[in-house]
Amino acid sequence: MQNVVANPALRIACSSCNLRELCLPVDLDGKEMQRLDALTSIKRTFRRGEYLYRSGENFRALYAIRTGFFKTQVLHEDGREQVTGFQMPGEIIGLDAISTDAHTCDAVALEDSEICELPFDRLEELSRELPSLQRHLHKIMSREIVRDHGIMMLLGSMRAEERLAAFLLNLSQRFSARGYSPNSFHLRMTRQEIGSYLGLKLETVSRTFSHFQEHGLLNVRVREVEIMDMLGLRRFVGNN
Amino acid sequence: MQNVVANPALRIACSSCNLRELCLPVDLDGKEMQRLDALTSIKRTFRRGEYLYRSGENFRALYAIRTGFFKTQVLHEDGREQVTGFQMPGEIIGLDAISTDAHTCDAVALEDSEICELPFDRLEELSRELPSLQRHLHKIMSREIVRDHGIMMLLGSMRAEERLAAFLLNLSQRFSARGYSPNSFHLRMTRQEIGSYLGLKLETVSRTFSHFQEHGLLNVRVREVEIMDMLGLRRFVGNN
DNA sequence: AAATGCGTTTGATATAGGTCAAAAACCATG
DNA sequence: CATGGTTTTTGACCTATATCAAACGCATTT
Repeated sequence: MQNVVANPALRIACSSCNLRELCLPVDLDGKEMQRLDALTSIKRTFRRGEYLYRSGENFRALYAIRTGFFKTQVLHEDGREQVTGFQMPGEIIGLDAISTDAHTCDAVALEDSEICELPFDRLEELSRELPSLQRHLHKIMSREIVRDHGIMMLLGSMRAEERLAAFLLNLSQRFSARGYSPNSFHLRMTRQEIGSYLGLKLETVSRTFSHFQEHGLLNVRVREVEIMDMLGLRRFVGNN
Repeated sequence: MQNVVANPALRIACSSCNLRELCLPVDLDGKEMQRLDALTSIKRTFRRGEYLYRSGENFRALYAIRTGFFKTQVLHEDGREQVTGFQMPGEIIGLDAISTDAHTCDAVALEDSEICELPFDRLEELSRELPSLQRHLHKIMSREIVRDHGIMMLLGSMRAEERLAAFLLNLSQRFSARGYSPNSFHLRMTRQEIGSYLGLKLETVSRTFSHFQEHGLLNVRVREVEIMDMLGLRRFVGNN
């Protein structure tokens, strides 16, 4: 199962990582940066479908995604599952586990991926000494809370079309921030996973994609999305 | 509007606060505790309907609720609002504002309330020196993330009856943790606010209360709830 | 005590999205 | 490049919840 490889070839330091501005954009001098580099030295790779962690496992570290794509999901006792997010390079996951020292959700690779491990006790230690790192850690956690509130808004008061439009715009914006096209991208997740995330059934997701296509807002061929009318999509979500 | 009163009579220190075990259960010696007391010395009172903060306002402090009851809500540009939580004594709000140095939601008193102000820069400063405070602050933020995931599960994959049952059980558990009856309590919020929180219309909330009553699970007379069959309610949510 | 007003309950009806089912497209593998 | 399994699409029909509307209860004001 956890076919995990600690690959020394992947020993890329924060200081020379091209995701630094997204992931840990902390203002540190050379010596301080060395200490951060030391902390984040463990990299691991995951194949599609592998679990980075599972609900219930002991909490030791946060994880920064270097390449690839993950989903996180919470499980209900009766077997229902709710996707709580899709994560891409530069994003940090595992924050939920701090509260109880155990992971409260699963993280699954949706494609072959690489992560940096950030042992949490050492991160706390270092952030006690480096205020700008401390502040950044707090911002990351707070940002996750804000993100969650946005999803509550989406799930609690939007219609299917608004939800899917908001989802696509969010993906577009995040791909764009990583230097990829905002208009054309590949979906790493199934209709069912999108549906779980958006509180919809997979058939509804599929139909809504078709509606958008009929209205000329986008072209979709299974996992390949091309947004034709960004403003039209935005109008759906209210941020026209 | 912000008819705020800084009341010196309310200068209750953390060290002697009876909510300490809920709010900031940090293992500190006498001298350290004094420093925490100094930090949390500002108390304020709010009348029902008053705003503790509004979306967009500058972020300066977190707030610990001493007495009373609040709701937090996010606003959508088109006027829709989504209640993101109901907070009771011992709980800390304002965490969402750290990410952007501005509040991203409103906090409104649902009854006359008192809060302790925790200036965030001083809290960060102190938590750099007191690892157990630092750890606790992280746990509070993480707990909020876990809570939000639970709401996503609720909004994304539960039916109306399950949502309301989960909501009532959650309130019950929190009242109980504060020394009040888990079986009988007063709702501080309207049907409409419950509905917003649960992603339902107020009529659905009202009807679902009636169903529960018909099935002998609880008695409800407007805002007064008496749970008759706790296990019956639990069975709805799957945690039977 | 009557009047006003908000919040709640209940009923009748409408509809967005769910469910079930079948076909089509896609993908991994031998 | 045939095969079997998964994912996606589309259609027909159904249901949980929304919508609209009216009455009611309770608190506050006059």
